[in-house]
Amino acid sequence: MNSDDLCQVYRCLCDVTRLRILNLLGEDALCVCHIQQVLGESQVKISKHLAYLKSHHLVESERRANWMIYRISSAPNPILEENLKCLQDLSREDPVFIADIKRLQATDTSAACCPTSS
Amino acid sequence: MNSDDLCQVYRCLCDVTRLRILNLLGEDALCVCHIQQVLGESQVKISKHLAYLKSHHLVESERRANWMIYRISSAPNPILEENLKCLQDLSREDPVFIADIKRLQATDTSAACCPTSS
DNA sequence: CAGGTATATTCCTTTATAGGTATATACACG
DNA sequence: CGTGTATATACCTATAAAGGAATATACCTG
Repeated sequence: MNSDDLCQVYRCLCDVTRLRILNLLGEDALCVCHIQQVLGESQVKISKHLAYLKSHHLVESERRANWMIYRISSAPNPILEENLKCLQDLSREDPVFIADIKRLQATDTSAACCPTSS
Repeated sequence: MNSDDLCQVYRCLCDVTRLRILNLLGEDALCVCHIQQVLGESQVKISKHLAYLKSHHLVESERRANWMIYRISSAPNPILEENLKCLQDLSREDPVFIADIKRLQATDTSAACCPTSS
C-alpha cells in the first residue's frame, strides 16, 4: 500500500454514511435492502456508497438471487482493520452507531436475502 | 468524539500532502519553512493544509518570532494516534514517506526557527 | 517607522463528491 | 416471455476542497 492508496482508504472513511455501512458490515455480511432498512436511507444513496467502497476494495459483493450481499473485503488491509476496530469502540459511545447496531439486531435476518440463511 | 468528528479526522487524513505533513510532525515539531522545504511544496499549499489541520484540531501552533511552530495536537485523539502509528509503519515502505523522512533528517534543525534550538 | 522575512488570507478556477430523480439491469417466477 | 423485485447507473445540481497568484498580516531589525 502506497501513500495514494492510503489516502483512498481515508477518502472512503470520511463520510458518515459509509462509516455507518462499514460499522454494520463489521458485524456481519448484509444485503443492500437490510443496510438500507437499518440506516433508514434511500436506495440510491446506499447503492452508490457501496459502489464507492467496492471500487476502492474495502468491501466485496456476491449475488444471491435478486440480492447482493456485501461484506468487508477479505483482502488484508491493515489500515482498514485498525480503523474498523476504532469504529467498534466508537459504536459503543456514539448515538448514531449505537442506534444502527440496535436496529440491526432487531432486524430479521432469517429472510431469503440474508447471507446466513442457507 | 461523535461520528461527525470522526469523519472530520478522516477528511484531514485523506490528502497526500496532509499525510506527509502529519508524518513529519510525528517525528518532531516543525516550523512552516522546514515543512515546506522538506516536502518541496509551495508556501500557500503548506500553509493552507496546516490551517486545515489546525481548524480540525489535529495540530496546534505556537509563534516563535517570525516563525510558526506546528506540532501534533496535545489533546488526546485515539483515532489520530492510531493512524499516526499506521503512518509510521507505512513510512518505512512507501517511497514518498521514506524520502520525506530522509530529507527531514538531512535538514539543519539548528536554525533560529527550529523549536529545539532554545 | 521603514524595509525585510515568515506566514496567512483572499480571490479565482478546476475537480471531486453527495444526493436526488429517472431509468436501466439482473434475476425469479408464472 | 412478461411482470415484479432488488440493485445499479445516468444525468443533474449543489457544495467542498485543492491549488495558484496576489495580497495582507505579524514580527524583527536597523
